[in-house]
Amino acid sequence: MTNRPMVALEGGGTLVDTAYSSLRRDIISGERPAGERLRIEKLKTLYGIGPTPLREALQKLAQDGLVVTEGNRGFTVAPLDPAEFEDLNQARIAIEKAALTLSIARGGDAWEARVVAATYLMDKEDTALPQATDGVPDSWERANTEFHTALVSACGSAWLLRVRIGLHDLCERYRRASVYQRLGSRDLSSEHSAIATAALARDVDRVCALTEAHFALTALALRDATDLGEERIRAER
Amino acid sequence: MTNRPMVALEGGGTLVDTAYSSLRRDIISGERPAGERLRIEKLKTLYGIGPTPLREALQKLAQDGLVVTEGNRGFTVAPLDPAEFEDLNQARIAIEKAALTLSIARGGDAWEARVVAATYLMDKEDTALPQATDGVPDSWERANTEFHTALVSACGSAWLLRVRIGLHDLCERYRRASVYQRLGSRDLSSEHSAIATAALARDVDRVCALTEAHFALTALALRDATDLGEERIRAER
DNA sequence: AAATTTAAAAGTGTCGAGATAATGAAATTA
DNA sequence: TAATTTCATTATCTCGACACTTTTAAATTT
Repeated sequence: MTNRPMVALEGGGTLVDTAYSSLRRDIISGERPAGERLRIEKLKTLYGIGPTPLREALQKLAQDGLVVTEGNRGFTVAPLDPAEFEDLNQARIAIEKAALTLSIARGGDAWEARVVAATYLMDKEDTALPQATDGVPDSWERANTEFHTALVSACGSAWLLRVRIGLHDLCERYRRASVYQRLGSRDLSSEHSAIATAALARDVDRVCALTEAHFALTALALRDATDLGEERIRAER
Repeated sequence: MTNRPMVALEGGGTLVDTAYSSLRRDIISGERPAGERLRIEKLKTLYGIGPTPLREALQKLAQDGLVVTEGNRGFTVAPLDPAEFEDLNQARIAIEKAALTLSIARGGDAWEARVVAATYLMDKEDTALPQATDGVPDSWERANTEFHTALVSACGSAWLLRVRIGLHDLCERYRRASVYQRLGSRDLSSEHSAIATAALARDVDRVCALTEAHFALTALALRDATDLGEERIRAER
């Protein structure tokens, strides 16, 4: 009845949180390209946030691996290194398989239902994808995220899922940076439904194998697109 | 030949780094117990570091999961929740198994040699452990860390190893908080050598099973020690 | 005793100044 | 001329003080 905090309309609670999520979003999306120097003064005007919350947010991002901070040379957006992407992708696949294994072993009716629902929506987006004019639509991205999230949702470990998200976002930046995303040449609908079918059949090995191939294909396509933003940002003054 | 940066002798580079590692060490060791309020003013005098680097370090630790920061209520050491430990342990075991699988598949002569060396030292410590008077000696801890690290060292993904370390440190805090560590009642020497033998024989399934049991036993012992520092720190003024 | 109001405490964010380190340019030396 | 050293500029880092907000505790009222 009294004056409540009015709810955070947008940006959550503290300025550190808003700075963190804004920067995170912009770095992953590529709006803040790899190698860019993140000078506090510039960010201050860009995001309308003071230096203290900005520094704290940058330190958090450094912990995530999205920002690097070397000695007394300020902050920069983490570089995009093909070798690191291989590394990252291996870790991601390993964790995805572990989560899938646990989830399939433990998932109950609710899990099955969620998987079925996600697969249904995914299939709709997959079949509509070839008609898409400009790039991959946002709705497809959301369906894809939910599809894979649903599969691992019953793994039973919030920490495993948290780690999974972290690596996913790191990979996401690489994916976004890749100019040539020829998803069109793949039969995503088949790939996804095969995974879902195997999951509901509790065929762990098959799900893992299919998922690994699924991820590896994306990685391969990205690898072939030789440069992923080789426009090194050097002069910045 | 010219004047190199002289190397960071101790304390690393910035004060943020020293604050981060100091706090991290103290939180994991239990010197800063779970639930303790981390007031900047107090930490300032404790560590002799100003408020700015302290806040940044605390934000990094919050990202690690060792510190929680809720709304505008400052920082506190993350609570020790038995349920979270289960969760954490599951994630840790899953990642350890994934890393082991990759490492065993890829390890070469150098890896085998490292495993053999680590096993040799581990065995020495394991047999000497029962004679230890006060708790687990530091040398045993080091040998144990190197033993398990050696096994996964050839997994090929620095990120997987990084994640592994993070979860390990989180679990470490739970382990340290447990009063009753009855390692004495276990035949660690046998457990370790069995793992090493299976690893060198490239028997992935066996290594994973043994390692899982190995970890699960520690978790079980910790779980039985009902309270892991239930002395809730409440009044703090 | 319960609830509201009031006051104190703690946390967050801004600003500006000073210390330290890194970068780049000029000057010296080989 | 090339390489090294010296110097000046710049930027980052750190501190402390102050304003503002939220939380927490106490006091008052009902």
